[in-house]
Amino acid sequence: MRSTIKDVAQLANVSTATVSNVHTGAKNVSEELRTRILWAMEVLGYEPNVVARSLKINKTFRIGIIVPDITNPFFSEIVKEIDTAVSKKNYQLVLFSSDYDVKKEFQFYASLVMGNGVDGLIMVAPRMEESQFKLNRSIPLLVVDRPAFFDGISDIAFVYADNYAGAFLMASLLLKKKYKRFACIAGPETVPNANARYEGFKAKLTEAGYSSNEIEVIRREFSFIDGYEAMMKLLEGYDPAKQKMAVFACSDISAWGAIEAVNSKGLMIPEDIGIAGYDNIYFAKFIQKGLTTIENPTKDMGGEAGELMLERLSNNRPFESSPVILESSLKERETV
Amino acid sequence: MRSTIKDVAQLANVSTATVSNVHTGAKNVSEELRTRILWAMEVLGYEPNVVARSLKINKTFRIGIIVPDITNPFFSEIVKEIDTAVSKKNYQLVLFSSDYDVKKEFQFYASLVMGNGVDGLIMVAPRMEESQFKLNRSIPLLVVDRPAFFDGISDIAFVYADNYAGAFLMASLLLKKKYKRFACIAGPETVPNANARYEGFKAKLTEAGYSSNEIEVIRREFSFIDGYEAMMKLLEGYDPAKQKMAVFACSDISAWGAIEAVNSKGLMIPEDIGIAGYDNIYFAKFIQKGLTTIENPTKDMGGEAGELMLERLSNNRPFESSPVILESSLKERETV
DNA sequence: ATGAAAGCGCTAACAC
DNA sequence: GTGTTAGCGCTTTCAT
Repeated sequence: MRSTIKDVAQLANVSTATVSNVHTGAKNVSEELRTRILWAMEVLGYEPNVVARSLKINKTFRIGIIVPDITNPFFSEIVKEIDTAVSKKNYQLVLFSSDYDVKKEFQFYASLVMGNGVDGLIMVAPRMEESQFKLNRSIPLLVVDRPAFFDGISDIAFVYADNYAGAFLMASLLLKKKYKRFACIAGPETVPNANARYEGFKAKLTEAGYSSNEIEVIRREFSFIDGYEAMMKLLEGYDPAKQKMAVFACSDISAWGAIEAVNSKGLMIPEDIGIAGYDNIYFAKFIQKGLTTIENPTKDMGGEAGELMLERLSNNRPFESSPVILESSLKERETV
Repeated sequence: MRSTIKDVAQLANVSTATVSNVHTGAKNVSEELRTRILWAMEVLGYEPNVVARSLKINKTFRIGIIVPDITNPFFSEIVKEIDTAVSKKNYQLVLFSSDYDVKKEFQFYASLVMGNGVDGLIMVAPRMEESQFKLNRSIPLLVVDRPAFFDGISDIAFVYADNYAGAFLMASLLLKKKYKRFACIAGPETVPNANARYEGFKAKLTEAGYSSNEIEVIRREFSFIDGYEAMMKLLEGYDPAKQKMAVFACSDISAWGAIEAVNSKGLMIPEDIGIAGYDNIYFAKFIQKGLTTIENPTKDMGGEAGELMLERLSNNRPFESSPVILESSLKERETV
């Protein structure tokens, strides 16, 4: 059986309060008792029970984090940054992978938000409807990589990048490169940022005189295989000699899939077709000699998110800040 | 303030024991009381406090997991599999990324293993010395992707693949393909499986008549950039016309880096040089039209690990099983 | 079937 | 500076 604070107190001939004081440092303890207590702890191999402590002080030093898919480099990079930030203050991360499933996502969210298993919750690129965020909550909620929404929801914060602007930038580049035909492999309509990217892309093109229905759009999941399949469809009857096409895949992972599809057809990039991505994941610079993409500031998002949550948890005052909106920028490489 | 079991009991005019019984289902409760209690819960928005519950029943339904780097696809794939397995029984994963740092790894391990924050601990590809595992432990430990060691350590289990055999397989293929010159970009010497791969590779080559010092070896971290740099070094003064080389990079991620190095020099794969990897990460089939590699059974390892831990936690009897050793197989593709 | 009450291991008033 | 003790919110034995 593991030894408790009582055992230590008994062996050291002191009260449990004094034992508690030596490892919380809440009060001063005389040198004599301190050494005796330390000795007793050593002898008994005592480690404080964190569960009991949590119950008493009503704090777990744990933060929940929900991501759509931990194997997606974009998300794992964010998780890593957040982890780095919060572990400096000894917070732990409880990880949930929702598998892009809104139902699961909501389940995790609901169970975390009501119980007291964690001190705070971070949701990365959540897909739930806005109304679902209205659950009565006892812990702060931080939403990363999704535009802010305001509905009288309290103790909520947002960190995200301007995806509309990012996609706008990409369209500008494509125009500059003299492309005349455009396609967009967009993300699911349930993902706000997927829409922002598509809209930003369309906006620039419209500004340049193209009409909406001139832009082919295929909506798929943000995944390698979906990018591949979407591109295969786009390539049906495609003849680069007639009219060269630029396709904007709205995530690097689907751009990568798209590139493989093009390669499998024996077409050259960018000679026969241009491909652009979005996110600038770590691997992007190695895909097809360098994928042209938009820098989605992963590190900044993760870092900001971690710091924000830490701050919220230490001063213990509900979030009130305005959303943190980060800049996106163009990473021009070889695929366009 | 959040409502407690007491509030519910009061409102429903019953004892706390009865309230407890309705959501644990430990005892039967009459239909009348049950409905009244359910109603009271509803009214108060009651959610049981999981921390208090944990303290009482001495169980957290949480499993700690320590990986070297969550952004490495190999590890994130394992984490995902484990998560899938354990979440079926409502266990949560507390994630730690050690950053390939043995000190950090040991810290996490020590703090988890002594306290009661988690019911069990899974370590993926740990780098600690065997002696460090001898800490007095109150929870079961499961080591994944590292060969078993036996030192009278109790309540420990192992799930891993035979890396020696895998690397042996790769050497056989390279021999069959008529390569005459061999190099190995091996992992750190502190990683048992890195050594197993190098040894297995060497063993087959030795068997075929090559001597140890004919095999160039560079030891680096398992990362993209390390693979890149190692290959750059290997390429100094390299002339494919004289003698074509096969290089076995001991992880897909470093093989990928190596490939980029080769590409940057304008050499052709596999015409000018052969490159092989190890792990068969998801992306492997898309690297350079398909990276020839060894299937490291990620899914099986993750699944087995999850199930094993679940079983251990439910029957509550210390691990005693012999190590689970999985098969590796060759994935022959285009780079060799 | 239901309730009273002890107690999981700890912290923090409060008293000395 | 040190000890006593109530109590965090829950489960569970033991009466009834």
